[in-house]
Amino acid sequence: MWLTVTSSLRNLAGIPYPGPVADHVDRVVAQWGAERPELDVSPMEVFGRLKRLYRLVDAELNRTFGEHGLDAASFDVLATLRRSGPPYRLTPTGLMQSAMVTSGAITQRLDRLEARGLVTRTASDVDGRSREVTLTPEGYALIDRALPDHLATEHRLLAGLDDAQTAAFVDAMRTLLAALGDSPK
Amino acid sequence: MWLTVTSSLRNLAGIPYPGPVADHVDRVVAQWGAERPELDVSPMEVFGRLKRLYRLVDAELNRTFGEHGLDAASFDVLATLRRSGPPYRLTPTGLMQSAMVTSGAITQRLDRLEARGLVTRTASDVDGRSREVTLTPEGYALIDRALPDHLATEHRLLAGLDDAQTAAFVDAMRTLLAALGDSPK
DNA sequence: CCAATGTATCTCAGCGCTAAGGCATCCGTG
DNA sequence: CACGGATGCCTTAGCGCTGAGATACATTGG
Repeated sequence: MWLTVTSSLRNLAGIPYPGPVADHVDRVVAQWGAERPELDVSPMEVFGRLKRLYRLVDAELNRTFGEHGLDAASFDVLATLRRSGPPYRLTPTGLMQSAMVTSGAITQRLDRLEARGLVTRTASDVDGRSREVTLTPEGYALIDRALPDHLATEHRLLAGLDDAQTAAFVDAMRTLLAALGDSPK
Repeated sequence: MWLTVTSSLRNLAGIPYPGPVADHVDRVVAQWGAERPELDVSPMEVFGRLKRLYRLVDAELNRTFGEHGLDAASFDVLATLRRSGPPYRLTPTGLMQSAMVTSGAITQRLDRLEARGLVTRTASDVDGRSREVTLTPEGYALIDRALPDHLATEHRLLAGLDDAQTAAFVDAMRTLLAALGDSPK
């Protein structure tokens, strides 16, 4: 691990990555070094890879979702309801906060899931403005079937990282999320 | 650093994160632990945070782009042309590969940029199918103005990470990108 | 109790992207 | 050289999301 860390540190200091694998971001950073040598573009090492990694992972995860007739948005709603525990019921606002999308997006996601019979929407007893979104038995069965496959895909994607790398990865993201104000609830 | 790594390792082993800051993903993992205790949901520690971090960072970066009348898609095209060096000219296919979007998306991005006078599209001399997309002086001036602000935003976002954390973060992403087949060109 | 403000959800126009396909051009092979 | 497949770019329908706003209901303070 120390060898790897040392390599990346050299890279951050502006010394080209010496490893056998130069990736897209290495190329981008090298180009900027030639064109705007006075600028410190080292943050691109992080954010360039974050973007590419997110997009590639997203495509890969959607492949698994597709095998169950779902996409990431639908899976997200069903999984959020499922993991909330009995009675597998949340409000649109709760789903909105968890998914980090607008209320309009949740309305449309629920329209689609309701049309497929995977969730129901009922009026709230205690708040006339609010609705209760409940997982149907069909929705429950579907998410419980899809989840193990999804986890298998995630495990497979992480196979190339050892425990220390994974832990350091999580640690860095946890720190950045805290700085960006991400918090539970 | 070792303390932090140790904490995350304990977390990966299924022991709740003991730190003072529990984030959204900690909560998700705890819920799954209660509902599906037989499943190893530890990869969610990585991919849940990757998604949330990407979305928050993307929103933050777009704020800076917006100050220059741009969004991430437009900035990406202009920056790709700018860092390619004189004569700041690439084909739509080159831009497509760099941006990881479809050809239709590039066509539309170029329509918008061309309408604003930030790039030009001309026929290729050597290949009748191909086009040459060139940065105009206005496009050049705009990206050179926006880039320092963009880098300042990225530096600010990384302020909470020390060098070792940053290097480990980059190392993990580089490994995963290689496993996913991301390569230059 | 009322008025003012806040909250929960839905509506809808507009945006950028994808997927599929069209067209022109290039290139390798027989 | 002719032909068939590959390539480069564009077109278009459709999709999911955002942002702005509408509606209905809840809460707060006087």
